[in-house]
Amino acid sequence: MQDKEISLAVIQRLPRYYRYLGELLENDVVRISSKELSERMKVTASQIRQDLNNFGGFGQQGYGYNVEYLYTEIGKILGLDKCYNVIIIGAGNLGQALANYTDFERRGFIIKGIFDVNPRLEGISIRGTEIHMIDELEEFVKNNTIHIAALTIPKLKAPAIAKELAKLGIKAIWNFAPIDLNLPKDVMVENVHLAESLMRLSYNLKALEESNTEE
Amino acid sequence: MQDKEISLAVIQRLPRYYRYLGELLENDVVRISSKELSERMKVTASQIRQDLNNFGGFGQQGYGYNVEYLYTEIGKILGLDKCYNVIIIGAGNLGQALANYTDFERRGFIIKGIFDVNPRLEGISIRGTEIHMIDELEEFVKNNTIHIAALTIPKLKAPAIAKELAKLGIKAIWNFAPIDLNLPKDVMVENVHLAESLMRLSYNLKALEESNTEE
DNA sequence: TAGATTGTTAATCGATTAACAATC
DNA sequence: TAGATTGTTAATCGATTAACAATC
Repeated sequence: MQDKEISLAVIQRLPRYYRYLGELLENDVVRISSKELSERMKVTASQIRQDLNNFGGFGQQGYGYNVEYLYTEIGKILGLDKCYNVIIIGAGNLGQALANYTDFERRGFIIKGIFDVNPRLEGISIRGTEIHMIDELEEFVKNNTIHIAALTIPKLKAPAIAKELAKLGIKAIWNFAPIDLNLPKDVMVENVHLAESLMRLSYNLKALEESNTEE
Repeated sequence: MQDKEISLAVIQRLPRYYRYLGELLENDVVRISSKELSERMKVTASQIRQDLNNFGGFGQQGYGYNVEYLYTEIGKILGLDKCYNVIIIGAGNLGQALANYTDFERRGFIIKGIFDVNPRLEGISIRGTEIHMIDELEEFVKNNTIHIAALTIPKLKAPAIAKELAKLGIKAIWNFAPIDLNLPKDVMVENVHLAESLMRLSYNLKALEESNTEE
């Protein structure tokens, strides 16, 4: 679709635009200018226009952007016009939390199966999705079209499972294990490192406290 | 401690350094050069040295860095040498998952209370931490020193609760609700937007598929 | 037409990388 | 001492912001 490589920074911001446009849409806002959106989002209007123009001209001079149209277009850019089949590896608390999160389904991410090593969980269903034993993983993936695997397993198990998933042809891994997965570069990995996020918060809290005592 | 403002990009990377150093420490590696660490982490050695030198000279020419020392120092920078008391607002799946995650405790984040609106959950304990009703929040925070509040509640409820927490003097919010909290700038907010993370993954997956069909 | 606001080019700013003198 | 590797300065690169002509 677009020519030049889109920078990581732009891609990082796209879902946030999508979220704001979704909220505007909910509030029946029909049009919005980059200036007004920039004020709401606390970014510059320039950045919004630059970002969007990576993908095409979605606005109109003198008018701004049609909220619904822009929302739909960004949705397409993010691939949200398609459905993706998801499996969750690891039916611990986090895996179950993901399985219970109905919002993902609304956006087209369909949970097809949940896998764990714990025999106690075998056969239990979460919102209609069955928990399978991990040794059924290979057959399951071969018999179903799976686009995305969410990894909510201990860090020591994650690299081996990820490697197996890659071998089975899964091209997208949503990794919650606190480790970097080294996979072929045609396998996309999106990390959610909660511990690192919490550390950033504690860094900022500490920096705040120090700046208070200094003055 | 340090003079000039540390850039956001550096702070983002610090926990990852900490994680790698922790792993090296577990593997009894005593010293490491920026070059070797850069190869493991897939960043440039220059960046590692620049990043670290924001906080001080932790290395030694001709030798490199002492792993244990550097690990400890980065821990201090991140505020991990102190303990923080945490409350979790929202005892849904995600809140319970956080409450069950023992790793946070190990790093000094102590969960002191969990709050919810659901009367069915009243009095139930998760790993020894009691679930309270949300109307007890104010008194609880006044009677306990709470440093961090994790918000795992629906997006519509998040802004009001966050505002209340700020008013009660809590200076750090770990926000899992898919909304931006507008709080006084002396309140630190760290967002974990899972839906946005998943969208980035689907963007990358889509981009990958398109690049495959093009060639 | 006049006003508004985009799309886009140019200028600025900041972050990353390269280079190397200092020094262990 | 010679070799290695840091800490730090300088060069490069990329991302952000500003400006404005195009145009609705």
